[in-house]
Amino acid sequence: MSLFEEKHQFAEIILPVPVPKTFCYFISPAWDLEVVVGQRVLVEFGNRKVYTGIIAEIHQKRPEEYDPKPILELLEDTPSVTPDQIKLWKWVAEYYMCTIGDVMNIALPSGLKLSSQSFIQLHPDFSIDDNLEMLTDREFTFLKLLEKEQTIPYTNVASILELKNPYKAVKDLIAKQAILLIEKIKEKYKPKMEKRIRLHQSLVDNTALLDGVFDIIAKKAKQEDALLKYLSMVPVYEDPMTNYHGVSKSEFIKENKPLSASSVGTMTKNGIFEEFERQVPRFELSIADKMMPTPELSEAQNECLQKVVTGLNEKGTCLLHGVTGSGKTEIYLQLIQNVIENGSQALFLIPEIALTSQLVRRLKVYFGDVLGIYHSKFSDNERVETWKGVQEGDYQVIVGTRASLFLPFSDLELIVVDEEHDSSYKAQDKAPRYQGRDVALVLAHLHHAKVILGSATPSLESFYLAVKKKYAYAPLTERYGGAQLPEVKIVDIKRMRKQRKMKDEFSDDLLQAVHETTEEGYQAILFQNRRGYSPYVSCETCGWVPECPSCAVNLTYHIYKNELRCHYCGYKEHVPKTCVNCGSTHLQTVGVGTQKIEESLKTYLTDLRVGRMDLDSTRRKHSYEQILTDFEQGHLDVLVGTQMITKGLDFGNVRVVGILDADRLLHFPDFRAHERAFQLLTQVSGRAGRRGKEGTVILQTSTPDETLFAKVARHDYANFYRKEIQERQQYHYPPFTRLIRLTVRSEKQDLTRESAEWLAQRLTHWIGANRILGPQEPVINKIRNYFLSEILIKLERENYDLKKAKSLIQHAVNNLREEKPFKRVWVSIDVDPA
DNA sequence: AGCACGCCGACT
DNA sequence: GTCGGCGTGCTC
Repeated sequence: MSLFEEKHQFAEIILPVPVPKTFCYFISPAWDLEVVVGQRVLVEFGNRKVYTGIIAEIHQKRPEEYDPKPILELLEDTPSVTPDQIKLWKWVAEYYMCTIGDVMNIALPSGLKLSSQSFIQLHPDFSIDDNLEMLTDREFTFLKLLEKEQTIPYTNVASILELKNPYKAVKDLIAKQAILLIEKIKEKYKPKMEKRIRLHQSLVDNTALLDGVFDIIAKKAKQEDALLKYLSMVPVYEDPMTNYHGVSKSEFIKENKPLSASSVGTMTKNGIFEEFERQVPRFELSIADKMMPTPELSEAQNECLQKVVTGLNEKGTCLLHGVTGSGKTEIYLQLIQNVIENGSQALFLIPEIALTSQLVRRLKVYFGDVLGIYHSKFSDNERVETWKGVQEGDYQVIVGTRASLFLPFSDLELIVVDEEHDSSYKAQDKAPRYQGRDVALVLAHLHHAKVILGSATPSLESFYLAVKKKYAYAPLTERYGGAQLPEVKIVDIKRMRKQRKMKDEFSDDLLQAVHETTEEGYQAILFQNRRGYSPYVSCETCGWVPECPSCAVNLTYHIYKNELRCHYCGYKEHVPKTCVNCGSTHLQTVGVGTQKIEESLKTYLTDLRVGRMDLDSTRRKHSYEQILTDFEQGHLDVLVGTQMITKGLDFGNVRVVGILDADRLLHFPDFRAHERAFQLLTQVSGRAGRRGKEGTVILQTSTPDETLFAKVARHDYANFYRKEIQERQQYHYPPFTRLIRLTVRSEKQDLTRESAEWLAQRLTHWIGANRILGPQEPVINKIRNYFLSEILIKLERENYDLKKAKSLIQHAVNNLREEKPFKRVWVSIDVDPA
């Protein structure tokens, strides 16, 4: 090798595809000095598709078995993704058993992921009419259409030709040299631009010319007016530099009402004004003087804050266990404020649904423009903007859902995980199925940052680690402003029914409490964890119940469109007039959902203004906010809702909370059912009696002796924990073990069962029978026409090689799919299932 | 994932 | 025979 011979460079590239590896590409020597890890690049992958990839590694090892393709383009000078982020991606992919491409897909906003789309174009040298003899009728029609349309997306070809698979037809036309296949790359992120106007530069350089302009337009009142208005807004004579930024065109026209857009247009055409564009942020900037210092802490809060600070220094992670309404947020604010003053970054994580404008507005007041927001409801463009804001250091504080863990932080000092017990921190439906709270700990570790886990009802996992002294623990036992915890009354609905003290679903106690408190001008919340009008309908004569054609569930009755709906796949149908089974016309609704509660409450307390908050009433983008605002401002007396109403809402005027059917929460076939019930009941109770006034909770149940309810009533987390943790230990459940759940699905029930059994058997061999549970069909064993079966793997937390177990599980799953009969079976893997 | 190739049944 | 459906395997 000669002294001057350079070694070629290659890059390992992460691509947004579910293939469990990175791909090696060749780096053109011209870019040797420019390529950096984390950079976005454009590469061809497969036969023609072009993707955005992320450079994960740069090396000089030329692959032996294949010739790498070149990187087509570097998309930026400074990398979008930091080395720490790549480490985090790799950790998530490995721990949650998915591909790094899956992680990239959710981590990188799609505005930063360009990909190509294939288009069909008429070949420039091809004449349709000269080649009629070689074309079929269908080809002729298609080409004529193509001639008119110029280009047609490849994906539309199938429907145009009415073919399921357009490949062959397209290939034939290419062979006849009639068409070309081209790739277009669509840039997804578009900065928001604003049209502005300013005086033409020549008039500013030479004010004599400007004086002249007045003479020219002297008789044109509108134009003269416009020029004067402009000069009153921008003092060009006094300070020529001010002209540079000009004014927003639309505002200029809007604020000067008699002014028409056309006179401005004319003046632009005549070279008096000039138009230009400027990039503007999508997020409204807050006004600096509205900013407030973070609130004063009460004595209890201060004491707790000190414990948190000491705890964070000692252990790095602190569990902040504060009863509902104790004012945990103020403590977070204080700590975040310190981070800002240190010039570092803080991340404030909240559960999916809790990101209300209520919270955001509150935070904006304290943090102003250094606060960025990140949320799954954001548009692509908004996400890119927040991403860039973090990257460029504009935002020191991010408030967002679990997805914001993947933002390009450079100097993270603190992560707050608010409502850490909330199950929406766990990603469920698609890979990576990550637990946001746990990823927060890993992210913090990468940055040597601290983590606060906050909750009134900590998850067993977190509390256990606090007990084990792995986390520091800071309790906050009193409510802010001296309010008492609500009094919880347990009402036995069976007995009430016997004594005729029930009106439909409401006990007299509950109706009376709601009536009294609303009379006094306070508000009430009713909690029924079931949406729709009634969970099913049934034929009075023969007992027939309508079911979903694609899922193993009954259809829920929704009163507004008189529809039956499946809550699993979204299927809808009109309520049949007669029973499909026996023809009877007597169909009755059975069971109670939020809609029925809403309706029936109005019949007993006729004057009340009742609102409802559930998935159905909040589907539209701003309806969620609307309902909350209405309630907050007192336009509603009662809010009926599902568990949605438990999340992070703070209403000062609520005195009564009614829990209509507490039993249902306990009857889930899941080892976490009690934990979830305790959390939900405590959280919903906690909405009552904030800010000074004591509240009342009416908990209706048919099993009033259930000890869990007594613990909720006494606000007794400690005893709840003691009993629950003991059961977890006895039955080997988390936090004493680690669970991995495999879900097998296929279109045939037998196939699902057989493949699940095959898999379970192999796992039993490899991992040990005592660690494998199932296969078992879940209660809902068919969703969207796929039959399901589950295998649960329980692994010891200590003295056990987790990595090895995961690799065996992955192998077993791969092996299953290699078996002929099981080719059409899908297995999804969920590590630490919720 | 997205795409090409190849096998196989149902039509001219 | 050929067309179009669908299963299978690969992508640097």
